Amino acid sequence: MISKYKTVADSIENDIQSGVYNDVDKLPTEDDLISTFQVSRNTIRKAIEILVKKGLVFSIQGSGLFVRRSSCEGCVNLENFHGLTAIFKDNVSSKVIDFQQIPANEWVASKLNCSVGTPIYYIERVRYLNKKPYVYEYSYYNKEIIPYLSKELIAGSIYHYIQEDLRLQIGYVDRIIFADKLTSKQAIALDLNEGDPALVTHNLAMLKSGVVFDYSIDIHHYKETKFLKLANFF
Amino acid sequence: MISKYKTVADSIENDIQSGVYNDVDKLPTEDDLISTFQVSRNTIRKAIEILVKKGLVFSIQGSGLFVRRSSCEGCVNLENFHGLTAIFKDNVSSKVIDFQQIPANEWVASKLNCSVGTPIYYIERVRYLNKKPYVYEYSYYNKEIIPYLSKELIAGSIYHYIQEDLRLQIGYVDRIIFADKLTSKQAIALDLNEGDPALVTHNLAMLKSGVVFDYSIDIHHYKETKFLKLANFF
DNA sequence: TCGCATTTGTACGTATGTATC
DNA sequence: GGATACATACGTACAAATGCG
Repeated sequence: MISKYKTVADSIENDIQSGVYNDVDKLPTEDDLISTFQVSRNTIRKAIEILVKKGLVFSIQGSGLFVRRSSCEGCVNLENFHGLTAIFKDNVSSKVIDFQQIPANEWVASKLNCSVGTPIYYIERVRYLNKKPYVYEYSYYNKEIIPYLSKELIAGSIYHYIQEDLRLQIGYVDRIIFADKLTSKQAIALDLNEGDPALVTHNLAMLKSGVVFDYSIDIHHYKETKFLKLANFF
Repeated sequence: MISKYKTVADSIENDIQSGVYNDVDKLPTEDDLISTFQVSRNTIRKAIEILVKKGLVFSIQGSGLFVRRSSCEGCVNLENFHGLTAIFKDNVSSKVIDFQQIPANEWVASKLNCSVGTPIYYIERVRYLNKKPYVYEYSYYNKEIIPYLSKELIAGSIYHYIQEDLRLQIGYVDRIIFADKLTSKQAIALDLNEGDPALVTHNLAMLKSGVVFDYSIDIHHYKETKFLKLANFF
């Protein structure tokens, strides 16, 4: 089931990315888009809303809809962050440091909102972007939600596997972002020095039903990682 | 001009914050809210949408609307970040390190999207939360947009002044987030050591018309600052 | 300065689809 | 399977901001 407004949003986004509006920065009016796509005004407005949320466009009442140019080279846009491979594709590779099945202890259980003893996949891996170390990652997956993971699967994109193969719908991700010092093990893996800065995120991922399936800690290479957050006031 | 959906959103948010739904976590259905607030379904849905964007609630088709509990103590929610004082109120204080009016050089002009030589307010200040150093801040304001700033004003909340006194509508903020090492001057001001980590943001603030009025660099105390990013997939 | 056309924003109504319970 | 509840999609009318003559 694919909705009209998503189709329209994708189509407009595609036009923006391929440079259709590069000269003018101004998109067609809502009425124009209505006749182009042959849908109602609400549907057009809902599509535009998605693009606004993604930080691709902004609108001015009485004036029009404009391209929002703010991309920062190599930045990760927090608004549509669906995992590393979704953005960087084939440039991402991974090295698995540790992979085992463990029972949830108190701490993991509190994070994953499950009972102590629940079977958990624990994964520790280093991920590379263009062969350069990018992030050191510790993940805990609830096996009751994600019943099977293998060393081959986790060498690639776990999120892709969850969405495309398991057909589960990811709904929400809570992400806490801060800076910290690298431990010696992390420093070696990232080709930095112990005590150097790290951009750290703690991530809690939920399905659309609100069920928590993943808790992970990402230790980012501070020279390689920049996040982009495009905020709209209202 | 205050819209109905914002009024409804504020009212529901208020109820959530004051713990009305603490027992159940489940909010009234759309139909209930329609009869409570005596507005149309679209208006209710638009209000809910705001709360979803703020990360306060999430909805499950066929089931209902639920409170999203994910607040992290002392975290700054990137979704509704309108400046430090807006969140922490009277617990914020500032020390002005430098304040002067300068003509824009090439670099500033490129950031503020103005011509070289445009009068600029340059401000350097340390901001404290509960008397503890929180962030070292460098700001550049376009004087053509913000015509007057004084040492007294910048000791408080500049954003509050812009919105309440100048009656300008802030529209968008682009924020680049990364980690870096502290310089010795920053370290002294933040009561840390040179080379310690810092959570850094580069911020570009625009009015609703898209006009850039502020570029600032925030060097956050890495032990005190945590950002919270609540993402919704769609 | 004023007025009008254009364009987006708000608000209402209705019908139908789809997921949950 | 039926009732409930949210999601999508169509329509209309008027308000508010912008831009041009």
